[in-house]
Amino acid sequence: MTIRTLDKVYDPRQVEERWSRFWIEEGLFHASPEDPGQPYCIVIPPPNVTGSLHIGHALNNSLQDILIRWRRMQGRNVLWMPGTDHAGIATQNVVEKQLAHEGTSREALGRDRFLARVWQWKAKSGDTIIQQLKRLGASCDWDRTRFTMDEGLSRAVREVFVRLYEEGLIYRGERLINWCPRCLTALSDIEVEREEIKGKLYSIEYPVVDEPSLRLIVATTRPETMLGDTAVAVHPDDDRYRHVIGRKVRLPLTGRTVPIVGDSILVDREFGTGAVKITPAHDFNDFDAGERHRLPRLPIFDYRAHLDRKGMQEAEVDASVIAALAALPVPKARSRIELLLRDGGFLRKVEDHTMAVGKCYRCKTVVEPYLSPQWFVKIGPLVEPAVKVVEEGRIRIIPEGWINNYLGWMRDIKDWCISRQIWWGHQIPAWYCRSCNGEFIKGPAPIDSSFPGEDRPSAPERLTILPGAKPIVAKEAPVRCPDCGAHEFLRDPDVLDTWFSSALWPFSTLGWPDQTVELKTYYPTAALVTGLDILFFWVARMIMMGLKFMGDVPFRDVYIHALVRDAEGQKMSKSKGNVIDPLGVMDQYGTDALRFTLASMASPGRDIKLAEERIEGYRNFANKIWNVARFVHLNLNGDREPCPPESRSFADRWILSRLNAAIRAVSSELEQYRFDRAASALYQFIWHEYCDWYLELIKPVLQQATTPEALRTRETLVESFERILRLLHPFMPFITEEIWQTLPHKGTSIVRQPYPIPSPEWDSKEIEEAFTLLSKCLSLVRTGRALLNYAPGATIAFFACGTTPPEQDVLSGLRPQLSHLGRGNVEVSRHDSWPTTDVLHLASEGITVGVTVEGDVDLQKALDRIMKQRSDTEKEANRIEGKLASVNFTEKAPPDVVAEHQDRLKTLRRDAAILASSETQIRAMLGTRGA
RNA sequence: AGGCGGAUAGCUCAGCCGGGAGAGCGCUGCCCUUACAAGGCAGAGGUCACAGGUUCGACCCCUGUUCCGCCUACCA
Repeated sequence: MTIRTLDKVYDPRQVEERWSRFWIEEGLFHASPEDPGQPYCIVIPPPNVTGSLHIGHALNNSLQDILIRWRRMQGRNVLWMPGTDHAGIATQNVVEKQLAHEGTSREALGRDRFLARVWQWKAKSGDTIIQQLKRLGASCDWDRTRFTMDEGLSRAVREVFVRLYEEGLIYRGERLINWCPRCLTALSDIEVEREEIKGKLYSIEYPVVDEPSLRLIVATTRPETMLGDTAVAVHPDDDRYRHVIGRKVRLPLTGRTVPIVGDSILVDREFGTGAVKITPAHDFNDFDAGERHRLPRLPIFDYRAHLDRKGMQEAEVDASVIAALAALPVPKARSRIELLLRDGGFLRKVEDHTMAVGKCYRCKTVVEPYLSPQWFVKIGPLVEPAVKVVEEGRIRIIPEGWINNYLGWMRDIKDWCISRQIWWGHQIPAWYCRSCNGEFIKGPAPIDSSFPGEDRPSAPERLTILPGAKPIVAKEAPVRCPDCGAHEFLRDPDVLDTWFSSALWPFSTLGWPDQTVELKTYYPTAALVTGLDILFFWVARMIMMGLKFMGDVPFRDVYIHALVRDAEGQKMSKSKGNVIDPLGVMDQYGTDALRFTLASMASPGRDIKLAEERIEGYRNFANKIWNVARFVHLNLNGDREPCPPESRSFADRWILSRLNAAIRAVSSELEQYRFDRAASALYQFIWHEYCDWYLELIKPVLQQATTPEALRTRETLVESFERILRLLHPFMPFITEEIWQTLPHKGTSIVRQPYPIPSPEWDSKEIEEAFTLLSKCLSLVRTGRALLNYAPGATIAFFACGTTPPEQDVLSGLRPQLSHLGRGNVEVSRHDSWPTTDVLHLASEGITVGVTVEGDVDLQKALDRIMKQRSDTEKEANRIEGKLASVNFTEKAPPDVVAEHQDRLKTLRRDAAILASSETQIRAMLGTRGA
């Protein structure tokens, strides 16, 4: 295959799939513990099986793949462990939607058939995202792909659960938890999203018993909960209320009276009226207050967050009120109860009020605090070590700014509610002996008919294990009850929070609880790459579990990258229609372009606003490289010969020195996870140094097919380009492989080639300085050319003058390059003064160039330009002169800084003088021409 | 309410240890020069959010203010 015959335009579509397949077929991503090299392992943040590759995945996995390919090329024993997450609630929702579409439901199917259905769905479409990751070029060891509900990982889950339970770190209890009335399951604290909404603040009057003229006014945003109030709290030091503490109030709309208690924690004297109603069954703070004052809990909502007839009866709500409210969902109940209170004369006032409500992170339904028996992880003992490893730097968090976020969150952490009332997931390994626990087991309940107005075909089958039941927690189902010898058991119907199994991911994927050689080799993993959104969901818990069960950190570095937003900075969401589909981008611009874009925008501490123009720019970059390859191919056939650095040409030595610099920059930026700066270094070097300068400089040389210089330059060209491909490969794997394969090479793939390291013998400060001089001169030449706008075919002569002798020597040596790139007959003079034939002199940075032209030139244009340039130069010179004149500056600034300013002033003054002389000459010529 | 981050060219963003304001895109002009017009060259464009302070010197360090974003939170 040769590139020469191919099109001028790089077509990623003809390239990517081929190499993707090749890499996998050749086993190039496969890792083995026996392989040489220091282990380097990253575990992938497992995408949901329901998922399809979105732009966030694309970013996350592009960055990981850059690290992985880079380290692999460095010769490390690299394992990128892939897999997917069963994503309990999300996946169950997907399949439930399908069922609803078919006119059935999970309840109708029953648990076993429903689960079979989910597995079936997973088998069919569960590897969609894996295929998409492969398309992205992700160089995971795909043979090792894991799933959080694999047998092995499930074993790890049971092992961890049982051990934590036996240590008393997992317990079951009836607590107030966040409950999603749509998903009908508990949620952990962090699965609840807060949202500010405009609500109302209702002030309600509670008459004091035996003194009806005295009424306590309580303020609430949720009047419907007042039916479940079991106390009213005031601040114990509040003079307004001190005397009523210990008395009672009559609860409106009910037959109950409730005590007035003093509570300094709950009550803020400044807020509202200073009196607070307490509803322990429906509010987290009130729950705690209820504990403090030993108040009863009266739930008045059912699990659908509808007003519950039975609950209200137990709360002694007036029969007429029950009739009016039963089975109403919360918002309706709220407006209804407002009317009832108003009719009863209890409603003092209603004000606007903004408040925060919690919403289910999966379905955005408003969550309710709900009293129910759940499983919890006692998090306190696990937190301590997880805080310590970050504080001590055994785990680095990058960027460091997030460390405080992490530590702050860990300090406030509450026990983790791990049970979910869904079916898809790891069922909790707890069983209950039927005969011992008969009275504590309710259900499976018949379909509950007490909810008129149901919008679902049937209420779910619910097996309820009451808090008093005694579980048998074991890795396998028990056969005989240790207490009574009975053989009949009911398994706890709940499943574990998805994040429970994710927390074990760094070691469960490596084979734990078995002590595998993989585990020994690759744990602790090197780095974790993730977005901020799952720092707490996932990262913190992996650290806790890793320390607990492996006795070591799960990873050494945590790199937290930004969120991808659209060009307007909006969060991408399907509902807003502003989603950039990475697959579409890959189709249109190529995977390499997408990857490079994402890498180049991954600056720390700033969200990524992805604009399509940027991707287009990097698509062009890929094309640029493609065309370099075509150029290199033109020079592949000639003889080439190896040669030491000092025998190479100026351009060759310069580019090799610059290549060293680029290699150093890319490597050091990658060490620091500065993907953006690494990408920028590559772009800058390849496009603006290698292409714009080096390739242009060597063209005249290469035209002489057989000279020794041409042979050596050819050698340098091919050699340097091959190195560039390797340098770029982690960022743009496809195009680099495609081209690399067409160059002379050893080995099957660039994937396993060594990553370039700098060769100190190429470093040359002198050459780089000479190049700087050349580029300054050329820049002046080109500027002059552009502003003179001389006729095509006109000859033009350049004289360099006023530079120091060594610089003149350098310039004389570079005369061929100056002529070629300046597109004119360049002569470098050693004159100390300007030939009178000069049309104009240009000056910049102490370099001066005189230009003589033949043919028509736009003198007026040249004059305007030079006038402006002189004015700018003088302005700058005056500024520096003023600074130098300042006594403070010359006395207090470091001497080298002062000297630098003095040099600069001298240079500027000379530049200004030269420009002034040009100006005079042009004026004279204009005068002649005009006359 | 607290914490964190941001504010630099028309747009998106770099800017390291305080010392001459940068890139990409867009815009203007010239050029299809034998790798690339998805290209080359040359330009225009900036009160570095605002106000103080430290310093010989501030985009950079300190204080305060405004606006934007995010995270956390029990103010009913």
